Amino acid sequence: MTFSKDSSAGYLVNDLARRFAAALQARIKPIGLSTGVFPVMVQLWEDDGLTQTELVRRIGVEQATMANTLARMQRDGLIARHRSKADGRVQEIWLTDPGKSLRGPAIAAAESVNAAALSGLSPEERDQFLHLMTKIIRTFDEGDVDGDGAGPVGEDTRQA
Amino acid sequence: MTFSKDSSAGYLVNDLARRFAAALQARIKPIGLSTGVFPVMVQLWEDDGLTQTELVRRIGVEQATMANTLARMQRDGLIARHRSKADGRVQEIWLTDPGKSLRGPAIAAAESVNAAALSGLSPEERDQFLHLMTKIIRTFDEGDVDGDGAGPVGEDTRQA
DNA sequence: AGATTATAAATAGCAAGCTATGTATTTGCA
DNA sequence: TGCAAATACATAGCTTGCTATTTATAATCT
Repeated sequence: MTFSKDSSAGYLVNDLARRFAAALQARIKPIGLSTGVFPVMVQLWEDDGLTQTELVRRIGVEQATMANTLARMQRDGLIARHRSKADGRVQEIWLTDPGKSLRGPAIAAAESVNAAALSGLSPEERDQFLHLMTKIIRTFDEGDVDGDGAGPVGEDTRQA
Repeated sequence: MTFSKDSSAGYLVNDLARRFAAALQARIKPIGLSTGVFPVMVQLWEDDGLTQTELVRRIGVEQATMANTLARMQRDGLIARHRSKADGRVQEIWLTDPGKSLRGPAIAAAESVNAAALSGLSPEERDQFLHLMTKIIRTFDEGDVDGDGAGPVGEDTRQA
């Protein structure tokens, strides 16, 4: 019985993720960004002034991870945080001018990584690849993968 | 110009990797393993007594990462390290008896994660998915992705 | 043989993910 | 109205990855 890493989906996905991250890092580090920060910037370029909770919801990372990432972003002058007047618990996240200015080159960097990584595939294969990943993510979302064997049968761990 | 995360290969791969890791972690944590340790154990179950350098080569992680992972594994009683008689710089890594005993359940856990994650795909789609990932990894290995634009000479960094 | 170079591993320090817990503020209900 | 529950965020502490540097041992080259 041999567990071959080369035919294990989890192994390959992890390997690929590290490679994508390294390639992106190499291209955005020179402009002052990093992989953890990147998806947050993408959301803020789209909708500036979001709250931490909304960023967590959109990006799918844990709240504590987001809090730490935002702290580094503030330290590095990418964002400013302001308490909401309406709700004293809420922090509104606003891009600084330097943060705003990185949009063009950063997105170009990400697109060039994607293009280079998929350059060995035909257009049909690229579509397939994206489609298959989306499908697998949907399987995870249905809750059939997590836990140690017990699916969400009697228990619905979702919230309204 | 909108950078959509749902059609970015890098974004999806990263998302998937975190989901696979979480699912595996949930299943192997009860038996005392973790995601970083898992690939090292797989290699040692295959060939006990490997050196750190050889583990680094096989797993593709940085030497410093491996050194730290091995330190935790030793702390947790999974392995023992012995200086090589032949070469005083070398550490041989040997599984402890408890480490050896985890092979069956650990591999079963990993296979069950893979099966569950891919359960929404047809057998053909599963093959395609593995095949496409392997192909993309090969592209990375050819060096056309890394760096910040400078590929191996005759590069073609055009984007989609 | 002795100095230089190469190699194996360890250490320091950071990023980015996680769980668990703490703190402040707001909501909701008795 | 006032207190309990819920919510938003921060903090502590861990793993797993990275780069850069240090330490110890071997190998090589005059």
